[in-house]
Amino acid sequence: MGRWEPNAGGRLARAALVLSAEKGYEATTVAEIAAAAGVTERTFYRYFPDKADAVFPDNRELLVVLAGVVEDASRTGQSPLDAALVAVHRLATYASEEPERARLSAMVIPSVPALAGRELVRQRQTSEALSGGLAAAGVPRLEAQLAAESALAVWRVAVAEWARDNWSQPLPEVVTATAEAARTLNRG
Amino acid sequence: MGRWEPNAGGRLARAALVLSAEKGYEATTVAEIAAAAGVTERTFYRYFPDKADAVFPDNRELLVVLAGVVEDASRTGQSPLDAALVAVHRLATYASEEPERARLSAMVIPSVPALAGRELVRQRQTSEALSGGLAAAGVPRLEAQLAAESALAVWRVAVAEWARDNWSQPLPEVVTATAEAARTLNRG
DNA sequence: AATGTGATGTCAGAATCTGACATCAGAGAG
DNA sequence: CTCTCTGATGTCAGATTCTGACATCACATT
Repeated sequence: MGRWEPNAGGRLARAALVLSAEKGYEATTVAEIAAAAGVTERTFYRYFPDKADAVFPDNRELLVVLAGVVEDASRTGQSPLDAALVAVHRLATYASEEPERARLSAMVIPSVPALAGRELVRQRQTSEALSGGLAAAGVPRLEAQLAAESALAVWRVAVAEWARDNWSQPLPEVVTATAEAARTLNRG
Repeated sequence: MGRWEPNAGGRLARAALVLSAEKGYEATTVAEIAAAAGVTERTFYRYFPDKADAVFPDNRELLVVLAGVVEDASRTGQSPLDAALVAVHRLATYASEEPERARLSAMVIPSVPALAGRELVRQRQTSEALSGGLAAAGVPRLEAQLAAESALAVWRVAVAEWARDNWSQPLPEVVTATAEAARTLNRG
């Protein structure tokens, strides 16, 4: 055993999300989060570059996975847009694996501008991962970017629909339905 | 004449952008911006809720205009997506009216996470304005949201292309070309 | 047993942002 | 013309975020 309780980063992330849900993100200070996790404020900043990052799970691995998914889908002959939508569906499945966390995040993030901005930056990284995967499968750059952005557009609308429904339906199903609606829109 | 130079807000906004372009946004302190504008730091915060807002022009009026544009376009019988693209083209025209400011913003914003987040929040507001305009013209909500998000996807890709080209071509033309590419993508 | 390493603590400080109160030129009331 | 009020700005204090520099000490290595 170490000199301190292990998994300080995990305790900090959990404390950040729980406290933010309880009393609001902005009303929660880093000092409180650190105290709840049993460390000092300085240690918090050794695990997270800033306060917002504590409520966002690190998803760099996920981006790599998604890039691979979209690349494979594209190689099987699906259109760039369909391939990107496969990856978005995978993203929904991933989010569904921790439904409680997803729901908490969905409730906390939109009401806080700083977090909303961070979330959108993350979406942009996702977009880049998707277009990168398509490009790796040989799709021309412009086409790849458009497909990725269009798929993310479906994602945003789907998440909004999901919230409108008080998060009652499974997110992957909402994504599938929204993607179908988008297809109809583009054909009509 | 008042007791102080008039247009303190304008001087602050200009100073914020110029200083950020010169030495970087994060390296520019609010105290410096205020000093350059000839006011105190406290006065800065009377004009802008935070530092990031000083480099973003207030565009609430523009959003209203765009909603009107898309509503009119929709009423003339254009498809929701085409109507939304008309509004995006208008947005490009608007940005072109102050090309130097647009270029400065394009150079400063993407490299600063805090500003990038703010920019994306603004895009979401634009998306809501567009889908609102479509809804006002009788387009069903889901369809309106998808059209708005798809049009904004075109906008994002177009701005990226514009930057890739070192901002040499007029933005409205880049938007038109990108929209055409998107149409081809959806048909193919 | 000596030494090194790494996670954490401690301390100081810059920068952002907010609340409370003071100041004073000019506008309007009388 | 004088009085008063208003509104923009200044002044001051303080909470909070975030960073750099150095100290500590259980555990691992040798």
